[in-house]
Amino acid sequence: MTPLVRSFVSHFGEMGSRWGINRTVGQIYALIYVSAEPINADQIAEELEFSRSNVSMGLKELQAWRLVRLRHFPNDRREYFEAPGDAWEVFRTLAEERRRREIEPTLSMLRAALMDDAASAEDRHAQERMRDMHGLIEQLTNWFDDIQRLDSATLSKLMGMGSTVHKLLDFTDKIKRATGAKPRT
Amino acid sequence: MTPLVRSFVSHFGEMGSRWGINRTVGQIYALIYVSAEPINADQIAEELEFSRSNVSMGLKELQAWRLVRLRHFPNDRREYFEAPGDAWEVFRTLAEERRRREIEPTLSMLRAALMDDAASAEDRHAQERMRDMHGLIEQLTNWFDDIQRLDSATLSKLMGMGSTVHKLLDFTDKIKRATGAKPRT
DNA sequence: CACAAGTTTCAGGAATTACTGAAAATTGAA
DNA sequence: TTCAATTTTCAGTAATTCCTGAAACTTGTG
Repeated sequence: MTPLVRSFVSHFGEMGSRWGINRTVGQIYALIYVSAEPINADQIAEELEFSRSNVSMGLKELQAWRLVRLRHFPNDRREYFEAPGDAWEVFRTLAEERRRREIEPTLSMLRAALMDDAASAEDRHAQERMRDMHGLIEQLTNWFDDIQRLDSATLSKLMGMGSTVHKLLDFTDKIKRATGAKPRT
Repeated sequence: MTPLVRSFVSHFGEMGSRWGINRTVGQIYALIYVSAEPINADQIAEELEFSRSNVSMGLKELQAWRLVRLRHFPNDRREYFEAPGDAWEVFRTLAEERRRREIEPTLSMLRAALMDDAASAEDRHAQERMRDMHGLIEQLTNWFDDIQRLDSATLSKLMGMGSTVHKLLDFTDKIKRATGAKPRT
């Protein structure tokens, strides 16, 4: 491994814990990500000096995250791995998985808690707070869904507009008002 | 603690590890979040049956995350804690902190790696991949900055529009083309 | 200043999570 | 079906992270 690749790989190892994956998994992903060609588990184990079984587990986790893809070559039974190249696709995948793992369970819990009837004033206050939290999370995730449905090109445009988006909003308000349409609330 | 509050608190404990904080810290936050009044460290320790020192460490971490706020009452030397009530503010804070801790370090590493000159073809390919990653992260974080600068009301409108935002983009394109302005690329 | 209330630090033990090697399972080819 | 190549599982150990109690520190008050 060249020093350049080595530093990239070890950074992912160190950050892994902050990102909710472990050191090994982070390094494996980094190595696959920068490799020009798909690589197999033995190559990974050798490069990173991990046990073969550790690599196997790490790859399983990366597949569960849908961050790596399996490839086969003719006359070679070994499994090779590559990381999808489209950065947007990776981002989308990551966002979806994090949502599924980190947000949905909380939404369910909140929904259940809001169904209970609160006997005490304490409980009523707690439910009020939970309602706030639930509302925000739902608003955010719905928006995110909408955004995700946009194709990469549109998304790029939208992002390119940045904060000037509020000018656009004002503008459409004016048009609607001028044409007698019901204004946004 | 009522069953309602208990279930909320323990959910935050369980999710804590997925969110990059530990069980204790998650539970402490949850308890402060739903409390009608600010509470002090001893009350937290008693409710959650944690050692006083554990609570102290947890509170320190929550303060580092800017998720809790310190309050004092007259004739009482103890420190009381409350969680900001505006859900949007909480979201903003969380996003800023995560960015600082989880994204900025990676951006720095990538920038440094892209400055190195790549000797081998392998390194050149790796740099290409890193450039992709860097570009995406920067685009996302810049956009996020822009969005965060919007006030809550505008943000709400934007989110309310959801995916119809692309219609708006098409529409402005048409106007610009009709008026002879240079179209967006 | 002396003291008491309150908070933080920290070394060591407890609990959790990660990693390994050996053995089992799977897979494709003969 | 048998065999060899490859991958996965799993029990035990290593490493890390978490939590506690005791001691040290800080702060406001008489």
